[in-house]
Amino acid sequence: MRLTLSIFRFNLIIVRNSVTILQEHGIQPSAQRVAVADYVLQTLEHPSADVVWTRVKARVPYISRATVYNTLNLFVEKGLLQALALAEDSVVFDPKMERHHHFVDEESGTIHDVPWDKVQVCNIESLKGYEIHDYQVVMRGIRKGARRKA
Amino acid sequence: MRLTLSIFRFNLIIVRNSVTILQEHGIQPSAQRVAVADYVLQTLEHPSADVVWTRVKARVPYISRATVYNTLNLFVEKGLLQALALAEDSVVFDPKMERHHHFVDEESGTIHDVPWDKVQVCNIESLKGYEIHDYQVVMRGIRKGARRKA
DNA sequence: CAACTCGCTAGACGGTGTCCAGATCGCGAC
DNA sequence: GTCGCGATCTGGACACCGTCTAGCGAGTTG
Repeated sequence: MRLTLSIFRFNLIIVRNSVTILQEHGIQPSAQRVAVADYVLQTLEHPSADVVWTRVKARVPYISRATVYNTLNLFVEKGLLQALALAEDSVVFDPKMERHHHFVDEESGTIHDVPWDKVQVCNIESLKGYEIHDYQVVMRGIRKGARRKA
Repeated sequence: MRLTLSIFRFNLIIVRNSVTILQEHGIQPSAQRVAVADYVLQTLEHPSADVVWTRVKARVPYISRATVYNTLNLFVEKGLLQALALAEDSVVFDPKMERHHHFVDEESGTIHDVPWDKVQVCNIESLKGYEIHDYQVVMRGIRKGARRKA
């Protein structure tokens, strides 16, 4: 009973946060958009659009694929997500909006965030002929050790 | 006459170079592979596979799409090309095999090579938990000035 | 010549992402 | 309540990218 109540309140809090975030970014918080936001704004797994669809459908079975794609594009446009084209097969989404770098595990294809201050890029401002809006270091290799980040 | 001869010899030289390069990398220099190599090993435009197909077809109309895809993958496997997944829409190929960085023009989508020593990445060797095989800086922005590189 | 290998071709196929017409929802006006 | 309207959602069609496969032909070996 208490557990149920606790879970119920937990869910409520999550929903309220997503609704608030959407509203703060000028997005109408429809049920489908909130469901997508609940998952994609919390995740660390750098999902592709179809993975998002699968995950969200598990909780809201009646959501359509086109809605998920539209919603993700809307979130990117409104600054809630980054779209990353790092792997060869598809675009993935990352809710971490602070500047950071990426490490691609060549064995599993998984992507890991690398904090901005762990690696420095020097002399980039001295490049002539380019107006650089954004940059990051993309690393490829294999992850050592068995510890999982999330 | 002399011009024709000159052009003819120029073509001969190109062909011989591609043939030699293929052989040096253990690739049978078939007519189709040489045609692909003639274009893709010289270009600076970072073409997608279908662009390669279009370009090569202009000179060798009977080449098939599957052959171009197979040939490009073979070249990547044999170390003649890099495959880059930078843009959102498709993989592009780069014959420049030395380490270098990339700049993506957000207006045109074109990709420019940035020499390795123009930008330095520091502290990357101190990253724990990763065995890094390769890395590069990916920059996005717009190209200033009207001068074209190629 | 037969058997084999290799490369090429054309088309089929599966996955990704977009587009569209119609249905549905939310909400204010009456 | 209900009418109307704009925003949103839906399911399917569509286009594109990359891979796969069956069959063909050329060259090679026995």
